[in-house]
Order: sequence, then structure tokens, then C-alpha cells
Amino acid sequence: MQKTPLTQASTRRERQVQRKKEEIITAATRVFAAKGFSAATTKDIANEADIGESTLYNYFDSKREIMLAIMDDYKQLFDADFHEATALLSREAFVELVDKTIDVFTSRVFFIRALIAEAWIDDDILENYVTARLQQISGILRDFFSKEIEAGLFQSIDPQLVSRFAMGMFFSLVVPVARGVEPPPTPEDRHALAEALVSVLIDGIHSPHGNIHNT
Amino acid sequence: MQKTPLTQASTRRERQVQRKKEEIITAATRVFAAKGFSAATTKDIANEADIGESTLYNYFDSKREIMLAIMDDYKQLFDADFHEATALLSREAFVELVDKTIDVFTSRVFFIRALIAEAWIDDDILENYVTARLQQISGILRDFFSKEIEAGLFQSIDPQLVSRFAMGMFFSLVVPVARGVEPPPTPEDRHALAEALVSVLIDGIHSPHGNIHNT
Amino acid sequence: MQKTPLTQASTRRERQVQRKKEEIITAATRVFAAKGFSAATTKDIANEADIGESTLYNYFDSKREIMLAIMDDYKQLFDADFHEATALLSREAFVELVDKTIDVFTSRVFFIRALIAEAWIDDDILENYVTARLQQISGILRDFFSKEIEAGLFQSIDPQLVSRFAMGMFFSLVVPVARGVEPPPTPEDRHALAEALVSVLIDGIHSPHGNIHNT
Amino acid sequence: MQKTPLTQASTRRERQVQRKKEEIITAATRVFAAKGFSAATTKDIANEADIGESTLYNYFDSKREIMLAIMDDYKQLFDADFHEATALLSREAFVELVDKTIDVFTSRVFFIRALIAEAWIDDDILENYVTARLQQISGILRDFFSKEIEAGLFQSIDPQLVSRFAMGMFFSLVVPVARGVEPPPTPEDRHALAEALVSVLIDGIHSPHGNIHNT
DNA sequence: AATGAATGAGTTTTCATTCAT
DNA sequence: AATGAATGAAAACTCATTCAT
Repeated sequence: MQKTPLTQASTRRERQVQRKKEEIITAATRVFAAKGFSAATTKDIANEADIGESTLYNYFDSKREIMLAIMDDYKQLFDADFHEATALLSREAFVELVDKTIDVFTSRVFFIRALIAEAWIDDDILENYVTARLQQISGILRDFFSKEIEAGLFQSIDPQLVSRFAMGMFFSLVVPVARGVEPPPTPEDRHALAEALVSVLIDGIHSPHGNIHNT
Repeated sequence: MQKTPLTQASTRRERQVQRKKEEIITAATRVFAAKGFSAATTKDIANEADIGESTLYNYFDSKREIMLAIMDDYKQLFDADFHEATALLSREAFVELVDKTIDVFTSRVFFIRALIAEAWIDDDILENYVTARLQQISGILRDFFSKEIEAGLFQSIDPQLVSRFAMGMFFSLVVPVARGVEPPPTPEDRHALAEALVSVLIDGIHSPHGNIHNT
Repeated sequence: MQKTPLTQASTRRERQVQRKKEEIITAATRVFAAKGFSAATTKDIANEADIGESTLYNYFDSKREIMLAIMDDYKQLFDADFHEATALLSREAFVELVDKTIDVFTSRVFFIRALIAEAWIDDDILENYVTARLQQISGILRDFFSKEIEAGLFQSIDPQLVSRFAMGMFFSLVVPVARGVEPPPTPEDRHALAEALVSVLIDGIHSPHGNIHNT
Repeated sequence: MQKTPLTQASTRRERQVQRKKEEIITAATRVFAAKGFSAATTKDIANEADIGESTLYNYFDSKREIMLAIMDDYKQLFDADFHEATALLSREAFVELVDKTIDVFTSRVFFIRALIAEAWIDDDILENYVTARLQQISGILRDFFSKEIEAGLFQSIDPQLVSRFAMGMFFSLVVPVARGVEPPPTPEDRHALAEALVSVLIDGIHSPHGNIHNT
């Protein structure tokens, strides 16, 4: 009579387990974002997830596993977001990348906040979850700058350094949101910020008619 | 003819206490920088300071008091460093400010790392020890940009935003050092970095002969 | 037709928690009685209750909360015992009150011993758990004496003072038991002691034929 | 040239030591009275005595030794007070004994409070410092009552029990003072209380013209 | 699958005591 | 003789984790 054989049942169960895991991850992310890994207790997480403390251990082996699961989730999301992000071919593409990246970062505030909190302290987290991604972005930027320099369109400044500046400017927009002292920007604001970032980086802020103090 | 022995004695003792406190603070700063406040144990701190765990409590009332003492120390040092830092009058002064600030940040790596770790999580620390200082710098920059904009030397971009970008660029240089993944720059490097920062910010990176993709 | 399983289950669980709390309270009372609150350690209590030390904290928030729970228990029991104890209408009723009160005190030796130990040192305990009850008894006695004095049956002595003497006589019987240097009296002894107390208080100990040294 | 040779010097030193010990004892008594032995810290005692904590150990071997020294002091004082107190020969002598004993107890409030606190918990203290003294008084009273009973002046009630009642009445006067909830009585009050005690004990409180409820 | 209960291993903190000066 | 400094031992309390149901 049963229409759903074992395989499906197990699949359904698996989906259910997966759903629960996600719930716990969401809850834990909030808690880790607010207190940091060490200060967060399993009780905090269980309360936030509205389950019993020991139930956590049906889904994860330890508190640290929850953290790592969060990080893995983040890795997947991030990789999905930047899968197509390959070479930048134009200033507009650059603006788009910044815009989108602001979006990615500010739409996952708790994630980012927890990630930074841990990566700041834990070398494993930094190496396994942050460095590679940062370098991917950094690489894209560097390549873009190198190309433009070769084309004679940009000055011959160290592309690595400029890439770093670009990322610093980016983080200056994103960090206050992640830290929770500013709201995420609206899509319009976001775009304007991205434009401003690129404009300042490429054109500088000086008036087009002459350099100051440099004549 | 007596050289005020009582006063001297008490001062000497006080100095000794002060010295010990500083030792503990130094040790604790290292520990907090490496693990964060929560994960750092009083045992860690005592070991690092090479004293018994209970001896800590002859100098501080609680683990948190140690953290706050560190923060207060930092506040004093920082305020001393930036006491004279008032209005920026020239591009050169701007470069100097950046250079010096990099120095301040990279010569107190543990301090900065511990500070950021805590401020990232603890609202009290953020408000009482970080926000004001950040705003001081931000204000100096904003005033500089506003003035130059009024003088027609800079484009009329939101000075607040540019100030933020400037700080982002600054932190892009300093954060890897604070995080411990890069060594502090030599004074020469530092100056070059400061020059580059200001140059990129003011002049942009585009080649002086024309804008790319914008014709 | 379901016998409200949820409610019952929750009630059963609650009852189990309540039972455990009572066990801890019983154990703690013994320990507090023997050593006093300060000298009693949570380890002592846990050992006496035959549970792990940390288990205590699943039932009470702190050592002091255990003490207060004991006191609250006592308050309830005491109030139950003396709920009906209102006005005394006869010498026999007086005897009965004394008899019963001796029973109440000597059947809860540990309780009383712990209570006195703490009230002797801690003003909060004295005020919140002892004073009111002592005054209730004192009031009953005072009213009885006042009435009898008005009726011309008792000499016009300060009823407050007599009440105090009565309570002193009472405690002279009960304190050695509470202190653990005497066993509780049998019911017969108890009644005899109550009779003796009332007899001495009302009739004095002089021979009925005349006052000594007073003629 | 020195007029005070070694012997005297050592005597002076001894006196000085003795004086300091007394100061510490006085301070410690206050602290023990207020908090009990266990909760009192050596720091409390040192503060109260206005000396350094470690100085205590130049005069006493341990915190407990201080307590014992207090008890020994008390023992001496008490024994001095009651050295002459031998047999009671009259009702007036009885009154005098009560009067005097109230005085002894209420003029050493801290002493008594600390003593009771400890004796209530510590069997050694109870046995070595309280029991004997209580029994001495109890013996005097018992002998008095026995004699009067033999003389036909008192009813033949158990003199032991009456003695206990007498002491209960006595403590009912003294305990509130020792506990700190009542001021010590003035000498006049004291005498009146002593008279009242003896009067109630011997004559009872009933009106001389007849027994109540007993006809 | 969910959880209440129990707890060992630690954590911060206290405190009596020692010791060098 | 007086004491500041140091500390071992222990206290109260926390918390991640296990287990029986």
C-alpha cells in the first residue's frame, strides 16, 4: 500500500535531518556572531534553536563541529556566489563585482560576523575558510589591474597592493554592517557605494583640472 | 636633609606594583590576542606572566578587570600618540599621518589584535575604547577632504565616505600584521605604503592621460 | 478518554524534580546543621545527597539558594503547624500548645539547628524566617496573659515579659535537643515537660503554704 | 646607663605582645560575632585590628588559634566573675546572681555572640568552653532548689528541670541583646528583670487569691 | 528522534598561610 | 615587629558531553 518505499523514506528522513541541521546552524550562527565561539554555550544554541541541549548531539558531534558545519555551509554558498566570477573585463564589471560582493556579505551578516570573529583567533578557520576565498578575489582584482596596466590604462602600481586597497575599501563598507552598527544598504545605495568605490580607486578624488600641492 | 624617605618608599612600592601590573598586562595581552578573552584562562595568563594563578588577584579583581586595564593602557597610549594630530594641512601631512598611524598599529600588534577581537564581540569595549578613536581619525580626514573640496582641489564626493575608504585602505595594510600573517613593515616600507595609499586615494590608479572605458 | 497524558507526564516529571529537590534539601539541612552554612561545602552536600557536585546546580542556582529553599520549606511547615493555633482559652490549651510546639521543634532537629545557626549570624534569615514566627507565638501568649490578668486571675505583670519568660523556658527544653546533646523526648515526657512548664510559670515553684523569705 | 635591664625589657616586650594580642582578640571577637568563624576572613580581622594580615601570624599560629584564644580569655573572665558565686542562701542572693549574670553576659555582647555562634556548631568549643560553665550555674541553682524543697519551702519538683527553666528565662533576657536586636539593659532595668525572673519562677504569675481553671 | 538528568573536567575566585625584607 | 607579595589548596560554579528513556 505504501507509495513511498524505503529509499524515499530514508531520503525524506535525510531531508528532515538536513533541515534540522540547518535550523541548528542558523541558530548557532546567530549565537556565535553575538558572543564568539568560546563564550557561546551549547545551552545558548539550543535555546536559540528552541530544542533541548542534548538534541544538538543527535546532529553534531560537538560544539566545534557545529562551527565547522557553519563554515562549510558558508564555503558552499560563497563558492556558488563566485563560481562565475572570473576575469573582469571592464570597469562596469568591476562595479558589478563590488556591488554583488557587498550584497553577499551584507545579506549574511551573522555568518560574516561569526566567521570574522573566529578567523581572527583560530588559525585553522582562517586558513581553511578565509584565506583561499580572499585570495580568489584578490587574484581576480590583481589580474584586472595587471591587464589594465599592461594596456597603459592604469599607472604601473603594484597590482597586489592596489588589490589590497580595493579590498580594504570594500571592507570599510561591509564591516560596520557585519559588526551590527549599521544596517545593510538598500540595493540602490549598494550600487552607488560600489560606483563610488571604483571611481575613487581608479580616478582618485582630486579635481580633474589639476593635482593639488603637486604643481 | 632627609630625602623624604616615606614618600620615596611608598612611591617605590607603588612603582613596583605598577611594574608588576604592566607585566601581567603584557602577558595577558598576548594571551587575549592569541585566544580571545573567553578562551583565555587565568591559568594561561599566569603561566605567560610566570606567576601563580592566584597572584593575579593581588593585582586585579577579575579576569575582566585585566582586560579593561589593557584597554585603558591602550587608550592612554593611543591618546598620547594622537594628541598632536589635529588638522591636516597638506598632502604631505596626510602621508605622515598614515605613516605614523601604521607605525602605532603595527608596533603594538598584540594590543591591536586583542582589541579588535574583543571589540568585535563586546559592545562595551567597542563603544568605550574603539568608536571614539575611530571617529577622531575619521573627523580629521573628513575635515581635510571637506576643505580641499571647498578649495576646488578635490571633487565634491561625500567626505564621510572618502574618509571611510581611506580608513579601509589603512586597515588593509594593518590588519594582516595584527592578525599575525604578515610581519610589520620596515620604516621605509611603511613610508612607501603610506605614499601609495595617499596617491591612490587622491590621484587614483588610472593613467594620467585619460580615463579608461569612459571615453 | 485519554487521561491527559501530557499533563500527567509533566506532573510526574515535576514531582520527580520536586522529590530530588527535597532530597537535596534534606541532605543540605543535615550538613548546614552540623557545620553551619559557611563551613558547609557544596561537596559535603553532594556527598550527603549521594550525587555529583555539579548535579546540585541542576536543581538550585547557588549554595545560598539551597539555604533559602530550606528556609522556605521550614516556613511552610511551620505555618501549617501553627495555622490553627489561635487564641488560648485555657490552661489546658496552653499546655497543649507547649506540648505541640516542643514536638514541632524536636521532630525537625536538623532544620531547627540549621535555622538557628544561620539566624544567629545572618540578619536576612533572622528577619525573614524567624522574627515573624516568634512574634506570632509571642502574641498568642501575650494575649492569653493579658486576658487572664484582666480577669484578675493572673497578677498584673507585664505580659510581654512573661511571654518572653515562657519562650525562654520552652527553648530551655528544645535547645539541647536541637544542639544534639539530648535526644528528643518521648511523647509522654513531652507532655510532662509541657505540664511542668505551665505549672511553674503559672503557679511558681514555691510551696503552696507560703512564700519563702518573704514573710 | 640603661635603667631597665634585660629582664625588665623582656617583660615590657611581653606586655606589649600581650597588649597586641588583646587588640587582635578584641577585633577578631567583633568579626566572629558578626559573621561567624567560617565566614570571617583573616583579612576582616586584620582590617578590624588595623594591622596587616600577615602580622596576625606573629601573634597567633592560625585563625583557629585566635578563636581559641578568645575562648580562653572568656573562660578566664567568666571564671573570675563567678569565682565567688557559690551556694545561694536566699531569694535575694538568687536575684543578685541573676542580676550579675545578666550584667556579665550583656556587657560582653560580642564575646557571647561569638561564643554561642561557635558552640552551636563546634563540639569542641561547646564541651571545652560552655558545658562546664553552664553546669556550674546549673549546679548552684539545683542545690538551691533542692535545699528549699527539703526545707518544705518549694514544691518537690525536679530541681534539675527547674534549674533549666531558670536558665531558659535568663537566656530569654540575654539572647536578644547578644544577637544585637536589643540594647543592653540599664542597671535599673537589669535589677527589675532579675526580680521579675525570680518572682515568676518562685511565685508564678497567678493571682495570689486562687488558682485559675483549677478549682 | 528528543530530551531530562547526571557529571567530570575545568574555570574563576577566595583565603589562610608562608616568606623575604 | 610588621608587612607586602606570593601561592597552594580548595571553594563555588560552569559547561560540553553522555546516557537512559
